[in-house]
Amino acid sequence: MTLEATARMSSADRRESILQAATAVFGARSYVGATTDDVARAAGVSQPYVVRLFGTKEKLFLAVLDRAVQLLLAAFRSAAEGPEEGRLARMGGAYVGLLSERGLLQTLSTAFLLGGDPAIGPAARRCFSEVWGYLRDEVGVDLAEAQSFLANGMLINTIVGLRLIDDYDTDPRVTELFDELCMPEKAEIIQQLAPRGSEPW
Amino acid sequence: MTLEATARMSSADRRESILQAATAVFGARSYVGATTDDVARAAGVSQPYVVRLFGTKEKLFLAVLDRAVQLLLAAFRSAAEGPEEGRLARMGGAYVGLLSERGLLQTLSTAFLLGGDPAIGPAARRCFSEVWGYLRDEVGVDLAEAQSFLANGMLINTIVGLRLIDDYDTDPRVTELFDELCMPEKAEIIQQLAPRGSEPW
DNA sequence: AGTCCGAGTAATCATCCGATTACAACCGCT
DNA sequence: AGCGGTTGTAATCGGATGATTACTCGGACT
Repeated sequence: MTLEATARMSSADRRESILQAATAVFGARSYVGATTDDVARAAGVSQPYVVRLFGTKEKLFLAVLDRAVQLLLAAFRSAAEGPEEGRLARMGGAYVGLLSERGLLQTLSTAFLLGGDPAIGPAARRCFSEVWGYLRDEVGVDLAEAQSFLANGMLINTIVGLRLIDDYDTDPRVTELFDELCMPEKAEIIQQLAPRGSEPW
Repeated sequence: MTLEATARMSSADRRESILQAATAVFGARSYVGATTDDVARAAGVSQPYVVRLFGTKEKLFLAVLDRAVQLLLAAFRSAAEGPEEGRLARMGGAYVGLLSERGLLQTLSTAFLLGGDPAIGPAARRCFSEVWGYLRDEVGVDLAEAQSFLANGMLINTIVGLRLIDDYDTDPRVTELFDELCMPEKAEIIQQLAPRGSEPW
């Protein structure tokens, strides 16, 4: 359910509403590029309120990052249920399905570039390690499969972050990349869900 | 050769010197996070001079991006020479070797997240398409191989951007990821060349 | 009815940053 | 020596941005 942005709201609901908006904004503008005012307007509240609810922009980003990984792992866990047959493929589909949560994958990508940041770097490494550990220990994927799975995820992040679909009609190489991609069902979801055009998200 | 930063210099040499410094800074702090003053101090010149030589910060970044792709393609071309046997593996090694050019891979990753930017987005897509076209048309790699090659490149970018080596000794999952990685020779180069610790680069 | 507490904002501040301007130092040339 | 073009800087400006302060509004409960 999408939370209403206009009416008065409990503090907890407002937090979640702002986290959603912030995910979209951080995903579209990266960490430093996104302003707390962007987030506030996207969430339909005033800028000081965003700061007061989360303390600092940095803490807001850490909260967004944590929520993103929880959503990612939840999607993986749900897709991993059932027969072992085609489990990794279902998980891959679930990953691409996260595109419906605007900015989530791009926010993760953004965090993965901030390894040098004293506060965000360690948190981002923890997130990555948690996903890797989930694949290896909980699902039991072997090394080569886990690497290939993650690598393809990073490629998808790149395709989405680049907004490569914008060139789908004009660049034959991009058309090829999408049409004959080894994961055609994913390509279709990307086409439906990925952000495109000049709007920020 | 590394260019001297103190003495008076021809405009062309100074440009190259600043491009090198800017690559490191953009790679460490991302596009919005890096300031023209950071670049200037890294290059040993004053901030206004950086702006004057390149016009705007945006144009500077576009120049850095262009240089990065040229260096990348040059490394690929050089590695692709010789026997077809193990060509992709040599190119993968050349990719990781680019870590010696501080910030280059991270700058590419940064650009790949800026698809929504009206000026940088199209340029970044052009870069990606150029590399894809090189692999497919010039080298003649088939679709599945090209996808897997790029995907692993993006995974390497993530590992580097995260500074995952910082956790090599403390996180057994990270140790595993590096030690038993399917590309052990690359892992070794990463260990030698990747930025680590709390210093910006 | 009145009061109290949590939700929410308007106004403002200090800082940072990209850009501009005006000026200085150096070198090649006649 | 003196002139001119090129390299380079100090000083500064204006806008943006994260954060703080002081305030208002609305409803729940006596």
